[in-house]
Amino acid sequence: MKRDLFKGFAINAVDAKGRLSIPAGYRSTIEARSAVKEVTLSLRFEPNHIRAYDAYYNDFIYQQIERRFTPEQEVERAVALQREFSFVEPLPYDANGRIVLPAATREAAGIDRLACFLAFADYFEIWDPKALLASDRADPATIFHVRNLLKERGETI
Amino acid sequence: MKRDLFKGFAINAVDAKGRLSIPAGYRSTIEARSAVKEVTLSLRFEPNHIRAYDAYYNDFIYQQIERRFTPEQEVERAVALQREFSFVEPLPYDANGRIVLPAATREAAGIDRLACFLAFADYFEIWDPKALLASDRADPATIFHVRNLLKERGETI
DNA sequence: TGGGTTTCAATGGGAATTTATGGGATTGGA
DNA sequence: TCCAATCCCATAAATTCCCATTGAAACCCA
Repeated sequence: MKRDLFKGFAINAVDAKGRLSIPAGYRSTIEARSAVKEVTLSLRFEPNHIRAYDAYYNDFIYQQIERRFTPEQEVERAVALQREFSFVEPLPYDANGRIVLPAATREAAGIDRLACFLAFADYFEIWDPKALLASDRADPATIFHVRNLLKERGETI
Repeated sequence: MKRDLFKGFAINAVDAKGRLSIPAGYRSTIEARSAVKEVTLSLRFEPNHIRAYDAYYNDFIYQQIERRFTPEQEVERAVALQREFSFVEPLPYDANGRIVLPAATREAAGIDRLACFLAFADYFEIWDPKALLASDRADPATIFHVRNLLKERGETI
């Protein structure tokens, strides 16, 4: 199992059926780390966005929880497991590298016709571009690159 | 994994397709350190230029972040990861040692038809030659060597 | 040491492939 | 039987691959 990391950013379109292409670079990371062509979505709040990762990282999360809590900390352990394993959505992507965004998750994240991908080495995030620009995540580099991607697509900011 | 370092300087041309040869000496450093024929670009501001490195240094950055933050410092860790992994561009180079400079990054760095490479042991930088000469980086040695490279190419400074 | 030869790096152009995306057909479950 | 989800195919643009050329540097051997 290779130690490849998620890198880079992109904006892709969400079509009428709710389909969204996972950037090719992310896909090759996913497929280098495990044979499973699938991403797992986990909705995060304030500011709302989607965290996403592959089978490799999912396994890593489990092992981390196992190590972090002692047998006495059963409640804390259960809370962590519930967050990381209950309210997540495993989505296989098709031959073209697309997933179908679940409507509720998509809506909660404020994603309309465009989705912005950000890499975080172990995992990546999916944002509504405007929500990202309006959030406290918007440092100068973020603003520069996201505005640029929107401009390249002919979107008026 | 050998402990080779980036050394030296060069000016290469950017062609009509935005392609740019990585200097052969840098390439052999990259390939001695990691087997991955790829450079990662990271746009830096004020003065605008490109920082570039290989998989080896990228991994080093990741390990440094891992060591610096505890599991409780998830937010701080995410900020660091976003800076180092989101707004970067991993670019494999072809059999001739060329990458394709992304238009937005190239433009922001002010790079037109020529790109100047400077080595910094662990990583290297890519500048527009004129922007470099005009910057606070322009010490006597820089001015001497960059002017020389431009003269050898028949460029009027 | 010097002249010829070979190798390699940098660059240009065109062909082939991949990516992102749209639309229709098919399946299967309620 | 109808709706929704999935699969399959089409396409245009962008990207990557491949081959050719040039000029410079390294090599070699008398």
